[in-house]
Amino acid sequence: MCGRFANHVQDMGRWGDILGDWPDEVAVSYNIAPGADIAAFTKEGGAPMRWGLVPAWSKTASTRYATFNARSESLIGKPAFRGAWNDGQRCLIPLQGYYEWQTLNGGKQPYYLFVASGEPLVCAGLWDQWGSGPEQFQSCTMIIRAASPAIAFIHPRMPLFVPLFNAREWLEGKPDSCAELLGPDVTPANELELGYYPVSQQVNNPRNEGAGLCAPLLAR
DNA sequence: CCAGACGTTGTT
DNA sequence: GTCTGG
DNA sequence: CCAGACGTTGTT
DNA sequence: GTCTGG
Repeated sequence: MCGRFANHVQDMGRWGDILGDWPDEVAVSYNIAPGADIAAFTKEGGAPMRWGLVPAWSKTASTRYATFNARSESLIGKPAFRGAWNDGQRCLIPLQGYYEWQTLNGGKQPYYLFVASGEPLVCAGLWDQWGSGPEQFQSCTMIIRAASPAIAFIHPRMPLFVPLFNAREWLEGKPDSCAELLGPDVTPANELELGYYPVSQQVNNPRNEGAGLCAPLLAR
């Protein structure tokens, strides 16, 4: 799964041409938790969205159940995600790296996962709109899948990453396009060799936004 | 039919 | 234990 | 995801 | 809004 990620991306490299401009409203952070406003990119371009999809039909502006991730295997049948899926409300969420907690006897050890190339990882997502007038906002979810074997020892789930060549189709295609990305097979997007290392428990507190959390990465 | 949930993990 | 807030 | 709260009245 | 459970 992905319940925390690091560093809104400033330099998107080749992804800049695909996704468009970074939305000014979204700040950089090394410790982004559900509920935050993150940069999501639709076919219209970049927009700030709350992380945690609030369905358009929701009576309140927040859900009491977890919608910051959507399982690729089952999202099509879920009331919370089905509307977004059927309406082609797809987005892409770039990130510099993400955190995963390894469950151990007697505790949890957080890891940071990333790609050494320095280009962003780009996760497939869905978005929805809630409310009207000044109350209105957009929100999104990150699609997750089974972890690739190399990192499964940390956690059995991982974000569904989209390769550059599938990006426009993901954003613009009909609901049944790119369906293979949701399947159980390992796709090119998930063959990416992720680097990883254990990090300090300081990352557990979502209020810690210090760049020191990513020091080993920045030192490369 | 209506009422109530609508989600993910991990643990039992 | 479970919910809300970040 | 984890951390932190978890309640009410009445007074400032 | 739409699905599941009763």
